[in-house]
Amino acid sequence: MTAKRGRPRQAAGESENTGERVRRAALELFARQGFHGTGIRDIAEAAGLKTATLYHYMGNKDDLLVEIMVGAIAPLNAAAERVLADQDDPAAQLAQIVEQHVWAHARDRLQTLVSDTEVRALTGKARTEVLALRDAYESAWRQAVENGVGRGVFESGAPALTARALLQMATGVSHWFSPRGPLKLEALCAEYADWSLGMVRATREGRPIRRADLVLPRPDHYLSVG
Amino acid sequence: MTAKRGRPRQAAGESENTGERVRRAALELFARQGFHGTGIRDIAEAAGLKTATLYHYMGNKDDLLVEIMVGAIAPLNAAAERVLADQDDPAAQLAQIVEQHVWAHARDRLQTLVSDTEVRALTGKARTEVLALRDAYESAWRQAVENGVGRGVFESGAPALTARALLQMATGVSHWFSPRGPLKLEALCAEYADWSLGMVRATREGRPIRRADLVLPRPDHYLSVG
DNA sequence: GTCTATATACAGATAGAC
DNA sequence: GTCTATCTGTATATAGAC
Repeated sequence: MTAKRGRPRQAAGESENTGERVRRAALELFARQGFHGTGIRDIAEAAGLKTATLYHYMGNKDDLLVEIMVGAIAPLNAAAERVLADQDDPAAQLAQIVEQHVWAHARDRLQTLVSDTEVRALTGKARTEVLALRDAYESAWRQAVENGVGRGVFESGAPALTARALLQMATGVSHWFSPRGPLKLEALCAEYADWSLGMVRATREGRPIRRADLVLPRPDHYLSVG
Repeated sequence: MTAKRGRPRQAAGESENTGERVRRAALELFARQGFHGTGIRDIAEAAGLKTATLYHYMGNKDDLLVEIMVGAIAPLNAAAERVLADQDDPAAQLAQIVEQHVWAHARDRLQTLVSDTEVRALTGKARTEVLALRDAYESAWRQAVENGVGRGVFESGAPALTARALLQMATGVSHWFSPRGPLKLEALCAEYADWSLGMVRATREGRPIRRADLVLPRPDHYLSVG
């Protein structure tokens, strides 16, 4: 009963949401071949339509890309802000931010992959906006690292660099993740969190802080609020 | 006296290596706009030639890309193999492999960036070969991690994943490095090595192994052999 | 070695019938 | 809402003069 849009449907047999099919086709092709490597003819064919019909469901090719990117980054950014506001312990902040990032990059693998890969294809205002979003997101990571350094639980001579390195490590997940891999997703998230704590030499009372020492909400907790 | 190619030059005043200029132009454009986002007209213009003249200096557009990629990965792969053969301590192995990777990704930033970014644009035999090279290189990283785990100095439940995460972290350098940054390149390499040792929880006699504890050749030592 | 001119295919996008 | 047909520009690549 998730009736969101009031637009009436024709009947029970209606083929379901063509717009979604277009977006899905574009996403898969952008992920596999890149934005510039994908033609609108490819998208049309994959969606089972003619190119002219495509334009009934989208503005233009660029719009598709912007939608994908903002849809990938904005929720992650919002969730990171929530973690910083809600969690106090820097180790918990960093671990949770890492885990939800890995979670999202596994669950929405193609979307995050395109988002992390095709910034070059953007121009003008869209590019500026997406870059601003990315910067804001990176700032949240840096904030978590700086909090830890400030409280003396992390060690980092250059929190901005450390944060970027952590981010790029965790982002890599979208390049290879498969649900059929050996590791359960929650376990994978925890691995990345533990690696991150190791990287920043997280220590309390002279002992390394391990992921297993922390009690955290589920990886998607702060993602599923908005 | 590095007289490699016997091809005689016309005179002292000869305008220097047009082929190099073509490759350089292609590299910069591929890095900025992506392979499919770059036309041969762009390359020709950047090299100060007409498109027809380009084909005097290259096979086709694809060849340019393959050259860039193999030229980026092959030396790194060779250098990693040398480290594994030459260094005994797993901590030294891992640190050195990380440092030379970071070194190369900073020094040859555009080439490694394109190489890490445009595999999607390859097809057929070229793709197969480049992927094989990449796999071999990743294997060297995994080998270093496994050596450490085997000797009880590293901790990793999934060396293949750990190695990949380390690799992706260090690869990120090519996305942002600038020689005008605050950190000297050697220091940056050392940072990444130290982070890596932290990630794998490198420990000897109950104490964490730090980069500063290791005595290593310069980052480019094993790169400059071949 | 460099050019002009061009072949041939394909790009993104739209007009307008149904 | 979907189509056929097509506009217009650009893509990679080559032929052949100089």
